[in-house]
Amino acid sequence: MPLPQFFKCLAEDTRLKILLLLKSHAELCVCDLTLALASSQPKVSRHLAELKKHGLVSDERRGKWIYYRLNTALAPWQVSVIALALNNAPDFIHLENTLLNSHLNERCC
Amino acid sequence: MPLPQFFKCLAEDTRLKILLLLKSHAELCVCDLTLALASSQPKVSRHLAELKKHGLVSDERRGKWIYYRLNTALAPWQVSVIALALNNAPDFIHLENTLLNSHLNERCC
DNA sequence: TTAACATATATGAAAATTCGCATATGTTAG
DNA sequence: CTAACATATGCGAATTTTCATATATGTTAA
Repeated sequence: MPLPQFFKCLAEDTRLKILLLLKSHAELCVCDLTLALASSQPKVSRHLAELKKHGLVSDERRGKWIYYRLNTALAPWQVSVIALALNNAPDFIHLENTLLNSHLNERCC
Repeated sequence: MPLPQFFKCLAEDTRLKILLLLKSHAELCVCDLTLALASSQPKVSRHLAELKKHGLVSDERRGKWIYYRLNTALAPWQVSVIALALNNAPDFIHLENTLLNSHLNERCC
């Protein structure tokens, strides 16, 4: 992947939030993300497709749900970039984390 | 600066190359960059203005020339991101480095 | 002051991105 | 098979980004 393309993936609000949430949650399905981001399903789905297209995330269907993860084939330095962002801008996904956690506790979808 | 804005600055070929060159060269004037990037002067100037607007670089006029540097006020983690990109994608600015070095040796402008 | 040079900015066009809405696809339960 | 649900995709409009060209600003040398 060309270097600018990697940063382009991080350069949009929804995509960056998805990556940071996946960095701290191992795996999430589309409905988890839709709720956490308070966005429409097509919007989240579209950004996930973009991230997958460039190899930043991988997906796995289990039943009706499709679970997304950070791609384990990501270069370590790229994972570091995501981790740096996550650790140094906690406010950026604070609200999303709150929504996500209260949703995960109720385990509905 | 909003988190996605930082990555937006890195998400374009010319801007990313400018940042990586500044990471390894302390300071460079616009004509250095114009030559290294083999781009038009307005194009380089415009991207520098964008980087300056968001606090990624600082400028200092000395005579006819304006020298740009990485902003020393940048958060350390942001500098780390730039360093990670530089160290893990050497090919990305290989040609530009070659052009820049041969130009710097001749000290003309 | 004027000429030459380095850099910045205005402007409008082209290209790329993003989004909402509608609809298609794939899966499971009954 | 059908209904309900989770997710993906097609499409056009709106917004944003990028660039080339022309021109303006600021500096120095003569």
